[in-house]
This record gives sequence, C-alpha cells and structure tokens, in this order.
Amino acid sequence: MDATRVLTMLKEERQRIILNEVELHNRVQLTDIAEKLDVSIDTVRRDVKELDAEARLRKVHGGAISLGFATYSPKRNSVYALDEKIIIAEKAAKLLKENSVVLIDGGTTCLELARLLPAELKLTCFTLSLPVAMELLHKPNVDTIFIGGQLSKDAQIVLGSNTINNLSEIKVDYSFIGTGYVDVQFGLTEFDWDIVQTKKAVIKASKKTVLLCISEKLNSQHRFKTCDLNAVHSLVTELEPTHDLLRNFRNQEIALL
Amino acid sequence: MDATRVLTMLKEERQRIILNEVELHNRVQLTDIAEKLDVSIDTVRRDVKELDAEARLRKVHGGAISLGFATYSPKRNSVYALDEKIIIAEKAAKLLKENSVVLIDGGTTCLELARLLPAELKLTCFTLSLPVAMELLHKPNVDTIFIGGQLSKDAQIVLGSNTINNLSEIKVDYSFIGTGYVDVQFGLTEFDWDIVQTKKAVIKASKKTVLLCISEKLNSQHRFKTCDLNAVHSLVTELEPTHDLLRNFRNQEIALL
DNA sequence: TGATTTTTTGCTGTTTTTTGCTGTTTTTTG
DNA sequence: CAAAAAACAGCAAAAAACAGCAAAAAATCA
Repeated sequence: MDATRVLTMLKEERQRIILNEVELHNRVQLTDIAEKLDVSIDTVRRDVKELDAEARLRKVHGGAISLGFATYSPKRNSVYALDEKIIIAEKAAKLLKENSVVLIDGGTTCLELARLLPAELKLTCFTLSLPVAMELLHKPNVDTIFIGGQLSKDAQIVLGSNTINNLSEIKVDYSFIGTGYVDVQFGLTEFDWDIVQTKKAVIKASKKTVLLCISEKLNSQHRFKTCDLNAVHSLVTELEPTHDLLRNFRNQEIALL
Repeated sequence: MDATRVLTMLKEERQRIILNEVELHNRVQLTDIAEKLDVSIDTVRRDVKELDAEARLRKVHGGAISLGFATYSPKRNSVYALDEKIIIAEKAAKLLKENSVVLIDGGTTCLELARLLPAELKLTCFTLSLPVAMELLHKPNVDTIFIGGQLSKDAQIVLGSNTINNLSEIKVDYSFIGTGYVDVQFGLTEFDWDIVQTKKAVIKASKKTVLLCISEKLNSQHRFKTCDLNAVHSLVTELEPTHDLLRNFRNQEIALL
C-alpha cells in the first residue's frame, strides 16, 4: 500500500461520513467521495451498495441520494404545494364581503379559494375556469356567471378575443388571479401569450385585483408580461407579511397579506 | 477541487427538478429545461418520457404538463339508463361530419355524445354545459366555445338572458339537444321555464336540430313548451326506427334514427 | 508468536448505462 | 402545401457498474 498513507480509516467511519454527506446535501457522487476520502471508487461503490441494502440511503447511477429526497409521499394529491395554497385561499377568503361581486381566475390556487368559500356567503361570482365553475356549483349562495369564450384544453379556462370582449362589459369589485411568474422588477409574466391577454382583460374589469401566489414563484420571470407589480393591489402568499422573502415586495405600492 | 471540473448532475436530481418545475408552473417546455439544466434536449426528452411512464407528469408535444392539471375523471355510476343513452350517442355521432360546427346541449345523453366523439374528428363545438365542456377538453381535435351566462346549479348549464343573447349571435350546422318530455301532439315540454327559454334560443341558433331522447320519455308532457315536434329535424332513440313504440312519430316531418 | 483464515481493498477487463449527436420521420403552424 | 419544430431511431463515446482476482490488512486460533 501507499507509503504516504498514514491514517487508515475504518469502514464504519467511512460509511458514516458518506451518510452524513448525503443527508447534508441530499445527494453525493461516488467520484467526489472517493476523492475526498482518498479511497478507490470501488470501495465507495461497495459502501454505498451496503448502505442502500440497509435502507440508509438510495443508490442511484453515479451516486446516492437521501431517502427524504427520494421518496415521493403518497399522501400528496396531484396538486403541488397544496398546503401553501390552502393557507393563501384562507387569507384571500377573508377579503370577501357579503353581496360583493368578484371574479375568480383559473389555476389551482384560485380553485382552492372557490372550494373554501363559506356556504353561507352570498356572492356574485364571475369566472373563466371550468374547474372553478364546477366548484362554485356546490355553493348554495353563490350566483355564478361563466364568461363565454374559446376553451383552452391545457388551462381549462376560456381565452381569446370573445372572452376579452365579454370581460370588457363587466366591472367587478375584486378579482382574484394567479400568475405563472412574478418579480418586483419585471412584474407578472407568463409562458403563454393568450393567457396574458386574458389576464390583462381581467385586471381591467376589476376595481381591485388580488394576486394569489405561493412564495416559490416570487422572483421568477418568463417571456410575456401581464402587468407591472403595482397594477395589482394585494399580494397573498402563504408567508407572514413580515417574512424576509417578501422584503423586496415591501417597498412597493402593493399590499402584502 | 478542480476548477475546470464541470458539475455533473445525477439523473434523479435532474428529474426531480423537472418535476418540480412542472408542478410549480403547470407546464414546461423541453427547450427551456434543457437550457436551464445545461443538458441536451434529448436528455430532457428521455427524462420526461420516463417520468411520464411512471405517471409523474404528462408528456405533451414540446414539453410536459402536470397531472393535476390534465386529468379529470368524472364518475358516472349513477346515470339512469346509461346503456340506452350510449346507443343514442353512438347513433348521433354518425351524423357528425368533419369540420362542421355544432352545439351540444346539457343532460346526460348529450354528455355521452360528447364522450363518444372520435378523437380524430375535427369539430367546432359550442356548448352550454359544464360537464360537456369538461368532456370536450379531452378531444384533441375539437375546438370548444363555451357560451357565457348565468350558471344553473341543478342543470350545470348556463341559462338566462345573457345566455340567450349570446346564442342569438351564432348559427351552427347541427345542435344536439335533450328534453324533459316529448309528445307527438304537445311537442317538447319542460318542467322549468328558464330551460325552455334557453332551448328555444338554441333551436333558433341551429340550422338543424337533433333531439336525443330515450324511449321512456316518449308520449309524456309537462307545463312549459319549448317547441312543436316539427321544429326538430331528427329524433334519435335507442330503438330501431321501425320499432312499434315509434309508430306515432312515423307520420311526422321528423326523421327517426 | 506465528500460521491460518477471513475480510477488505484495489485492480483488470468486460458489460451496462448514460448521453449527445446525426439523419430521418412526424407534427405543428402559417 | 411548405417551412419550422419536435420526436424518433440508431450510433458511438464516456461514464459507471460489475465480476473476478490477488494483495494487504485484520481477525482467529493453536
């Protein structure tokens, strides 16, 4: 063996280090570990294989990942970040006053808002979204008006010139909208041009606009711009308004909820 | 560590990022992901293909969309006389020609028609019904336009003056309607006045009207009249046109299918 | 202690997997 | 219908996994 090699490392010790590295960074590469511990890659491979057999980590091609990172929880619905969206919907629902006229946009966060509307609340509610409309059918005291137009198979909402024209004829107290991306500097942006046009029409048809948006979308942007941030009156996230992640948004005209 | 060493990413890690992006924004483009992760588009395509095979997202041309976004599985265990309605829908579907413009009414029979539309058939399809609209989302070659208006919680269709006004601006080749009651002498009748008004507007907006009706409803009547029998061009039941139950309808202007 | 057995480790050559690239086919869009 | 974009099939290089082997280290035991 190499004469310069002073310290021989115990197998257990090595495996402990590997495991620690995996937990810390959620992943490791065999080559990195081999270099770091100055052992052959085969040794590391065998170690990882053992740890995988013991279900301490998950071995993947080229490395290993932590179990927490790998296991996809079966309880999770198909809706991403549902818990956060429910928090947002609950906050937004508090803005609603009896007998007001509102518009609820499409998207999973707005859908949660529709779902959480109290059964006794009297509302007149416009919507563009098929799933939202289906949800509103269950609310005995909500009078629902579906805006007509061409249906988008992806977004399950109506879009296009017909929709925009129909929107031009209404004015609601509040509209609740989602967005694909939002950034202090670039405002609200989307992946899709048609959606941008429709959202613009929605904002125009509203006295006040409330943006429902999980914090993960903050500080991201895409190709097409809906509006500047100050075109929206309130921003509802799952975070406390004082949260550090919202600091960029605090010196704007927008209200944080 | 070697500064020139490019960080290689584990496959699982990459797929996790793709999945996260899909969940977050409901959709991604392969090119965007490839650029973001700095791998070839083929790699992204293969990843997305795998994730699709694992039912973790849905692969579409040029990208991927989230499952929660795409799937909609209504249960229809409790539909009355479903077998008969399927027979009717199959007959009615044969009337449809490529590239025609049609309107599909609400009701479970019309819903079956929407469900049975062949995937390859190109259509422009108007509808008043939320469930029908949801069903049409699954037809890749059907362009769907939802007529706007006030939603009826019972019938899950739009109704009222707004709807009637919107209907007054269109003219379709065929409309497929249901009815509550039909009788040779009294024509098409309903229990509900609002529904009658809407059906009148539908018939007015159609060059030809096709009535979908299980035989059990024949020779029955109710309070409010939609139209005379000869305002409808065809009657589709689950019976053979030569069936004895249809004898009263045979000497009328209406075509039996 | 010294011989023997067992375990660990690194090495070699081979097989498998991954990945990007090429050219072709299919789909989309104007 | 034609141009553009995307999907696909197949190929080859690189990386990783694997199987087997032998030397080194550790453990066992007389």
